[in-house]
Formats: sequence, structure tokens, C-alpha cells
Amino acid sequence: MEIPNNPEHGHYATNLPMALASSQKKNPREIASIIVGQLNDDEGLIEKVEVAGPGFINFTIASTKWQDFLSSLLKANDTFGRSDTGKGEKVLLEFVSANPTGPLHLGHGRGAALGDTLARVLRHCGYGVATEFYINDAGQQVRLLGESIYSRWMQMKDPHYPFPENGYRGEYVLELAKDISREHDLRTMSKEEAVELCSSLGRQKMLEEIRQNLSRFRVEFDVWYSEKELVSSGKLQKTLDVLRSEGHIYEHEGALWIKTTAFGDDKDRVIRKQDGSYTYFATDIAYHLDKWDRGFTKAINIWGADHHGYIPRMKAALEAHGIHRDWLSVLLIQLVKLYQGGKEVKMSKRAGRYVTLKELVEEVGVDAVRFVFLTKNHDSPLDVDIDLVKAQDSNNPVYYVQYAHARACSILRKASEEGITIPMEPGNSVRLLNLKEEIDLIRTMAEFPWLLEDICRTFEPHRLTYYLGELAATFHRYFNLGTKNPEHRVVQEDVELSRARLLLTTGVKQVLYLGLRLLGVEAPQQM
RNA sequence: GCGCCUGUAGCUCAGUUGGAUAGAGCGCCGGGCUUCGAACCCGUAGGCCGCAGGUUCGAGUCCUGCCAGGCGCGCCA
Repeated sequence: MEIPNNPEHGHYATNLPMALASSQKKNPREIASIIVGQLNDDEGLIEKVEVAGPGFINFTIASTKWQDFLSSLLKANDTFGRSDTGKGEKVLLEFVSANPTGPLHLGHGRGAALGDTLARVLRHCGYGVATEFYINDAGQQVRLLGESIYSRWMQMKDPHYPFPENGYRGEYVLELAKDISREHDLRTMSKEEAVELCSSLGRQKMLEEIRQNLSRFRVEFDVWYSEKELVSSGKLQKTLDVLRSEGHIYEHEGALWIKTTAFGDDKDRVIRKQDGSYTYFATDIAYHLDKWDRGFTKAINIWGADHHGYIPRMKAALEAHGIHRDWLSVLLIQLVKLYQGGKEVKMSKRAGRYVTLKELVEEVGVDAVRFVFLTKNHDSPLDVDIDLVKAQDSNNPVYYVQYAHARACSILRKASEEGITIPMEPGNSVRLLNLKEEIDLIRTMAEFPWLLEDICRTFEPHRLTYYLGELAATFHRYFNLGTKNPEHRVVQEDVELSRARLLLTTGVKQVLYLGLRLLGVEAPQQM
């Protein structure tokens, strides 16, 4: 069943007869006629049904059914679109997971917007969802952060003090050095002690900064999962023991390897290096097996596209432990490029020169940033024109939707000022909604539950921004009918008709509000 | 060299399990406010859906090959 793009093809259409043609060895149109002849419609749902084209069946739904749908939508209120598709599902959604060694950049922001919105939609559809931020705080990078901070501190007195070769060069490192040296007397410590302290405090401060930035971006995590604790709690060792007992691990040239090639990987992978330290992959395996042990029915990871080569080995490791590869879904975020004045704003992480999420949000606002991050499929690269996102006008798609919501609120205010009340029970009032544009609005709203289920299935929340744009457009179009013909206005002389249309307006407002809330975008009463 | 992603209007991109005449925003051009918000609406122009084969009643969508761009192929994280 699909919604045809040509209005002449009715409200719904199916290609079932054509799909059945070969197996039934009959002409599709003939099959279509048989199906139509067998249709049972005791409830009077269908106003018109016809066989069309090469073998489509087109259905037109009775206006009264659309009107009834509006009534049920109004009654459902915030629960509109809720379904039981996620019943019994327990999803672990891991995203951002930025190293606590520097500020969040735009790619993290894109992942945050995607993950958070996906979580909201899944929850709305009845899934149990836990969102999680994995903190890479066990490896060399945090140590390097400490060394970088220490070096910046030393350079305050001796500008020639060497800086670590691959150290973090961003300005924030100097800020950290100042903060830490203010709070602690580094001079009384050995270098080793000082670096240690800089690492641990640097990690802590960066993490707090990251948490705050995300919170301001309206993203909150249920769990902050520390890699360090994974190691210190013994979970890493336990995992390796299990994999060893299952026969997936072997030693070679002084290193410990896992046989991922047995499960489709290109080559086996080292999990413990010759020097005795563990690879990132080792803790990541332990981390994912721990996700499994915690009883999740599904794991979703959002990674930067530069990690895509990592997927086969991760899935191989899971399979080695008997976990089906589809249990884990990895969504890849392609690059975010920033443009200003028609030119690309070049970014270089190594040199510490890049636009942070915080800066972009401060400049253009949370609503606009979240919205534009979800206007594209996560799998395609995203160009963000900062001038366009910053524009407080119609060039900015987020305002188009927010404006529709504000406009609906404004109409309701107007009605209230004129003393027109909205019926508590829609009852027969909705029967007065018979304009094509009114039915169109209800039809568009009726797509919403389907849309949410689609998003749960495909993990593509960007469809929501498109949908809201469509709903807003349908509403704006409807509103503008009234600028030509007073009898098409919502608030007008015929009070009964006004009431009916106020119900419709309330419905539109509800769905816009709900959709924007799922996007983490505000729905203003006025702008 | 191998692998993954992308290629659709001037630009940025949608396009559902393969369906009827491929869409939106921006930009261009032209219209619409004496009463519900013009941050809006209506209309015009603009397309070998990267190229070439194949499967199918039917392909932007599936398969194969090629071209172009991005990313990845470490006992780095």
C-alpha cells in the first residue's frame, strides 16, 4: 500500500495485482478486478475504489473517516503516533563518544543530533532505549593530553620547553594548564606526578565541558561508560579469558591475536601488543560484549565515517562469541563541511584550528543547528552554509516549520479573543471539514505514525524534518486560502464552521509540536 | 591495488518493499497583504537521475563493468 503522488490516483494505492501476476499467471487487471469484487467494507471506509493503469487498485477514503481520524488524533494528543512496534525491544544507542582530549567539533554535533533524535523517536514508538557515551580514557591519548598540558605550563616560564610531537595544540590546552596550575602547585611535584595529575584533571575538565556542551545542545546521556573502568574492573581480562576458552585467541610473535578472519574480516587483529599493552580494539570488544551481557536486544553505534573499516572486525568479534552480526548496527556519519561567504572554512584538528559545536551553537542557536544536521541522510556529506543557518528569515528551513506552529497558535489566540470556544468533544463538529485542503491536512497528519515506524526501522530521522516541512507547507497553503476568500478562514462568521476548523488547527499544532519535540527543536507560540 | 560511502535541476539535497507524469529549498523571472501573522502563498523556466550493459510488464531504486569525488586499509587512538 502506498500513497500515490498523483491526486487523481486516490488516497491510497496498491500494486498487489502486478506483484501477483506472475505467480497467478493472470493478467494484473483481471486480478485487480477479482480483488475489488471480493472487498469487504462493512464500515464504509472506502468511498471509491477503481482499477487503474497497468493493474493498480486506487482507493479513496470516505471524508467521514478522515474526520473521525482527526477526532482520534486530538484525543491521542501527545501519544499520537505511539505504537507497540518497539514492544519488548531494549536498545543500546551509543553515540558521540568523543575522546575527552578536546572540544566537540561539528561531526560530533551531527552525531549527537542524529542519536538523540533517534532515541526520542524510538522511545515514542515503545522501544526501551538507553543512550550511552563511551569515554576513551584508558589509552595513550589521555596521557598525551596530560603531557600537552604539562608542556604548556612549562612554556609559561620557558618558551623553549619542548611540546610533544603529536600533542594537542588547541588553545584550550593552555587554558587547562592555567586552570590546573592555579588549583595545584605543580612545582612541588616530579614531572611524572605532574603529568599524571594533568592527565587526570584534564580528562575530568574536558569531560565536564563536553557534558555541558551536549546538555546545552539538549542532549543528555543515560550512561557515561568509562573505558578505564572497563579495564580496572577486570571486565577486559574476563572477556579475553572467555574468548581464549572459546578458541578465538592465539599468540604470535609476542603479541596476542584474535581470529577475526574466521568471521569475514580481512586479517586477524592484534589485541595485546608486544609491549604488553592492549589495543583499542581489545577494550572495544570487551565493551560490546558487555553491552550484550547487559541484556540489550539491539545495539546501535553512531561512528564517524572514517571508522567504517572498523565494522567488519567488530562484527567478527561479536560473531566469535556467538552474537549475530545484525545485533549491532553501525550508522556512519559523513563529514560536515562548513561554508561562509561561499567559501569553505578549512579545519585542521592537528593544528587545533577548527570550529567547535559550541561556537556554532552560540552563533546560530540550538534549533537551527539541530534541524540542519537532520536535513540530510547521515550517509551523505553535509555542507553547512553558516550564513544560511544564521539567517533569521525564510532561507532557514527551521523557521518555516516553527512559523507554521506559531501561526496555528496565533489563530487559536485570535479565536479565544473573539470568544469562540473549541468543543471539548469533537463529536459532529468535524463533519463540517470537507474542503479538499482540509482533508489534505488530515491525510498528511495521518502519515505521521507511519513515518515514525519507518524511522525506527531505517534509523533515518532526517525524514522527520522533511515531513514537518511538508505538513507546514500544507498548513500555510490552507491558511492562505483565507486571504482571498473570507469564507475559507478558520475564524469567521459561521461560528460552527470556525469551531470545526479550530479543531483542525489544534490538530496541526499538536503534530507540529510533537514532531519538533522529537527533533529536540522548540515550538514557539509566537515569533 | 583492495574495501566502504557518494554522484538526481545553476547550488544544497529528498525520493518508502522496484510502480503511474522524478520532487523540495535556495537562486532566476512574474504575481498576491483594507480583517485569522507576507518568517507566508501562487505561477514560469530549469533534468541523457555520472556513463554503458543486464534483470523486469515496469529501474533514480536491483545486478555487472567503467568514470569521478570522499574516506579507510597500523602491534595509532
